[in-house]
Amino acid sequence: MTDNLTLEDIARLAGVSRSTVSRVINEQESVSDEVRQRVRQVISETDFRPNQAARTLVTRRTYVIGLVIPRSTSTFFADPYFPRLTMGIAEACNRANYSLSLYLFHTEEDEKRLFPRITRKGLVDGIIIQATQAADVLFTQIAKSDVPYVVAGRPLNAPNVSYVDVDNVAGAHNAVRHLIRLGRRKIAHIAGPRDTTVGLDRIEGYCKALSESGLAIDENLTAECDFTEEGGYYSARRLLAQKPDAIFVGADMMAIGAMRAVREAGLRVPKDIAIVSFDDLPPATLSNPPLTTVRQPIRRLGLKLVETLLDIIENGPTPPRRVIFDTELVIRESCGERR
Amino acid sequence: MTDNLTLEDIARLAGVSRSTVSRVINEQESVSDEVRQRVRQVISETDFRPNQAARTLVTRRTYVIGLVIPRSTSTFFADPYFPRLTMGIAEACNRANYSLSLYLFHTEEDEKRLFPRITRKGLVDGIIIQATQAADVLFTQIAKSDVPYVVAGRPLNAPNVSYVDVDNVAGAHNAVRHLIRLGRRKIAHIAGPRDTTVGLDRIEGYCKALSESGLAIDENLTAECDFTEEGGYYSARRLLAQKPDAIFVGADMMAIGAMRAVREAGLRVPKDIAIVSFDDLPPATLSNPPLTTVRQPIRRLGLKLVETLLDIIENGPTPPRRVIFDTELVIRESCGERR
DNA sequence: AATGATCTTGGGAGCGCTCCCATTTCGGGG
DNA sequence: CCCCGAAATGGGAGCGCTCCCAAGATCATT
Repeated sequence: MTDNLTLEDIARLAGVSRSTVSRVINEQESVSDEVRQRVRQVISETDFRPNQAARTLVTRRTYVIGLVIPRSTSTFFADPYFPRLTMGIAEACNRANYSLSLYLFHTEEDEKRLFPRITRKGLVDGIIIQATQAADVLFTQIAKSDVPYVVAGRPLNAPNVSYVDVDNVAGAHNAVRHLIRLGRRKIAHIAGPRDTTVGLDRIEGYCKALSESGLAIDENLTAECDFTEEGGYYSARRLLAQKPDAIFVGADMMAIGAMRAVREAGLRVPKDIAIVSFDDLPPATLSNPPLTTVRQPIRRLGLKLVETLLDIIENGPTPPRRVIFDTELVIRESCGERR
Repeated sequence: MTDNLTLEDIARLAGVSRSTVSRVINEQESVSDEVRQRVRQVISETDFRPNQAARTLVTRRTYVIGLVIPRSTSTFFADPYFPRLTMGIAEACNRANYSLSLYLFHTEEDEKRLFPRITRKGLVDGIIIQATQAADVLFTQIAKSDVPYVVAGRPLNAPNVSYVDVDNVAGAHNAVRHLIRLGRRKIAHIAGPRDTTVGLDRIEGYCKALSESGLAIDENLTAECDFTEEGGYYSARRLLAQKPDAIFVGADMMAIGAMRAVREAGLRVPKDIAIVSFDDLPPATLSNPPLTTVRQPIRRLGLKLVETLLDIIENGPTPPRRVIFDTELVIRESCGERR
């Protein structure tokens, strides 16, 4: 068990040549049944495992894909979004017999030091990279290293790039329209950072719904913050001064924070203030009241990212692939009834 | 940029030999400053990256460690525990210049098919594996493949194995003692599965605290379930029939569920029923009321796991390393005041 | 000026695999 | 019974690197 067997050893034991053993392992046709069986026997008896590095050296394939999560990780993993996405990606990798390497960057220094390692040949066959403002620097590096890659979420300043995203504009639009339909007229928005497309797109959907219904867009009704519970809390406190009758919040975690602020102000959800948010992660069901929220198909996002990346690995990066998933408004209690 | 440079190419461009370039890259001493600089220049001009597979083939080191999360992943990533642990592990990997490969198994079939791949030579230098009942089968496999490994959490039936865990017995003991100190006398327990050491150890701590204080141990006051919010909810509903005045819950997520059940029964936390739980994950702060809970040093757990694994890789698996971290009771509102 | 000792450099060998081409084996038709 | 094409098998070359040993350069010492 502690030995270091090679193809040659197996060949000797089975009384055949190295090439034949290789053929058996790689399930190629032209091997007689009798020989194939004998070799298989020896392989299982010796518990032989071919050396992956040697294979990679000649085939130029590692069967590993990298998942890169740029800086601001701290925010990331506090949010259940990323674990979910990771699960979807891992599931697809398992299915395709790929390994998944996780690169969580904590600091800019991490990125500077580690990123070149990733794009080194022989480490990964391709990369899935999360779109963030911090990622923008990495895009140029990654592009020039010609490692195949695909972006999770729409990148901000990167044309000709393949990505998989959800339709944030339509999702937000739909959510706000729902609030309007229910009779709310002074709808505030707690937005994600404006230097992310997620933040921008949801603002766009929000504005679109307002103007379609002839409602004024008031700059003071939009607050911008990061995707944390804390951020939502403080943003809501600020917005409450404007006396809105509803808030469209750009993420579930922020909505949890916002509801805390509303409660502390002595107001009630949904009676005084209706709330609709985005994501539909577990906290949305558990909160009190449960959140009406725009569901993202996170698992499918993960699966599609892997599928797209493998396609790019196989067939090259042109033309850029773009996949946009639809969202679905899940109605619970935080938005209230029609007035 | 699209070329496939080798050491030999760099050597030619710099007017030196392959060996010298190798020395420069591996930061070995005996290279004159002038030559070193010239080679570095060429490397950065050409953006050369050495081929990792070729290196691995000769050095027998991949600089990759694998994180294996056995089946029941679905539970895992719904719980913020694993993302946190993963972050700690990733941080330590970054620091040590290792890559982290994530193996999330969803089904038993995954394990059967994928696990042999992982223990294949040339894929990882070592493995961190989460202790679960499902992991037990894997231990034997992993052990006989002689890939270095370390277990996260105390494994159930595995002597001579290295692991890193927190002191679950002491943590639970301390939590329950706190409830007793506050004047509670009929303390129920919602336990994790009895086929995990986490479940068992916390039960042990619970019983220990009761008997120390001369309180009877009533089987009907302990409910067992998985680590989910739902599980906590239904367990609490069952336990409420016994009219306890406190519940020690084996995990924050279950405590959230338990509080929901208590609320629905028209009782109040902590007035009617005091609650103390285990983990101190973000939901513990966000819940209403905030949870008194036993804090686990999850990040440190992750760092130590990597440190231990690297030690084993370097110096061999004997003697087995065992690290047990202390926990800390974080007092918030769910346990109430002294009666 | 010659001699070691030390520092620097070059090239061969080999890691374990896949791929290609050459060779052997086999079976059926003339 | 021989010949030829197809199927099965073997072995060389080479992937890009590290490691080792030998050779060349450099310098102080006698």
